[in-house]
Amino acid sequence: MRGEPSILHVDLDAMFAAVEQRDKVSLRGRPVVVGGVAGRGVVSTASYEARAFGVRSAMPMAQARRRCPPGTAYLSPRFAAYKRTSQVVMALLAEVTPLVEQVSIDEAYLDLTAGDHDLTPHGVTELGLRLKRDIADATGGVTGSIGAASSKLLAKIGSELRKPDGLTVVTPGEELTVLHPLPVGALGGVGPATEQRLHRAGVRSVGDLARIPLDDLVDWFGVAHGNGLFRLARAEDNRPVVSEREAKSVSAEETFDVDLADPARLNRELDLLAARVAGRLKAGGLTGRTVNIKVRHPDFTTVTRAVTRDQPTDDGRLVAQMARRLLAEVDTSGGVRLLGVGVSTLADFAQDDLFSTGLLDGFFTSLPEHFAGPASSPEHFAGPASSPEPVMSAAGEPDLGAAAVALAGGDAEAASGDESTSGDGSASGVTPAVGVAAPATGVAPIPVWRPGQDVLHDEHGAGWVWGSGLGRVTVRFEGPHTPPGPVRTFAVDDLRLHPADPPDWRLAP
DNA sequence: TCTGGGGTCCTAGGACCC
DNA sequence: TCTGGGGTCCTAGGACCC
Repeated sequence: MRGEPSILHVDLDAMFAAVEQRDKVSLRGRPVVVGGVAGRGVVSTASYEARAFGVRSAMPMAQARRRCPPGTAYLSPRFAAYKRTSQVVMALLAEVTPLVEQVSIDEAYLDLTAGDHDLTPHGVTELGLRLKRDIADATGGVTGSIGAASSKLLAKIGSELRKPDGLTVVTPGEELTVLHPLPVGALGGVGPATEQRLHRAGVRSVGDLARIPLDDLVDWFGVAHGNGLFRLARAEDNRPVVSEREAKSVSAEETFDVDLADPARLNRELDLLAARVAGRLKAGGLTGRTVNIKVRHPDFTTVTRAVTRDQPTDDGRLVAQMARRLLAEVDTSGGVRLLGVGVSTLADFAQDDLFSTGLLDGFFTSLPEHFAGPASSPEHFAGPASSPEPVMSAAGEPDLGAAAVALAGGDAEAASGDESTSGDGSASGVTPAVGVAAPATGVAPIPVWRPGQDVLHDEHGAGWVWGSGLGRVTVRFEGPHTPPGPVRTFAVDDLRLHPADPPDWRLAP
């Protein structure tokens, strides 16, 4: 274990709800519940005002509605907006240290030993306070809570202790004092099932857990989990902060508003799910050998089926065909509540092929971040879906243009499940989505324009970003509701932040 | 109007191989 | 006839996380 509190855990407070309250003044101070607002939806995030009424993440939305008073706002998620805010924050974190592990859209670990910092408790406290200020400034008021400690375990617990907008530095030597009074459920990896089992054994606090012999824990929970609990209860945690992780699977699933039993309809749904999965595989330059399906019955029992092929694929039709065969093995006569399709045992052959062709030489090196847009040769990129521009493709090779656009964020909305918002009639298609490459020191972040996804506004309407290069961005004035217009080029200097909405970019008049 | 969607990791049993 | 044993791959299910 480290001798300094050199691991930070940064957690944005009720992020989805906070972004909504930031973007809409009338929501501030009111209970806001973000999640699936219709049918079988659940709560993604509740604002602190809504939490006062007992609303929690993963609670059925119907239950949240029963708990909250009139005047509560129930909102579908706007993933593009959350992602923008997330990118602003992650860019800030990358300035602190190169070793950042993004855990989710609103959470990350930082290893401060990879940067040049004063690692005394005082120094880390100063850094945490500064970082909190920077986050709130850069996001237009979304706050984060920070924990600093000698391990991931304690850093995460630290960030929870004083939420929202809190900072806790656990000084080395103090770990067990902080840890042992907490309920066992506060440990990462202790969910409802583990907690129940521990309660039955009379274990309620982490301190109680620390008195249970290793053999008992292994008996109850298996080797891996038992050993894990034994160590965590003693604050023994040397998990490193890891910045890049390879994806292990890609999947898509859907819970239907009403249970489906018609086999033809189920097969069609399977095809759509397979196409979504394949699209995201292609976007990530991935292929996989195993196709999985998931079927949830009306009584919530869930079965999975899988087949593994010799050769990996990213072909949606092939995935669909395999999925249909698997579905035929499952009894669906009683109706289906949820259907899912996944691909695992991934290989990155497609990506390897792209690299080995040399076609991408110089492309990635020009990207400041893994999710940034193109920084050169905009003419090589396909524009919006309606683009007439052919994309280059070596014979028989994966489609570079498609991959490049996807890497530039073209599939970001599908990847984050944004389709769930498409039904609410909001103009999600014209929501600007700005990728952040690297923040200018101390001031507004520099946007990276993503062709086919980002939208710029001027007084006449919205236009898709067509391409971008150093110091300029081209915009085609063609939105989902407007006919194709001219492509115009603007200097980046002519773009400015719209005062009403920090991440929203406008063309200067 | 009970229970989303995208993931990760672990376990256990069977097949198969040496 | 009284049947080893380790390693790896595959499938199904479950717990957990955000």
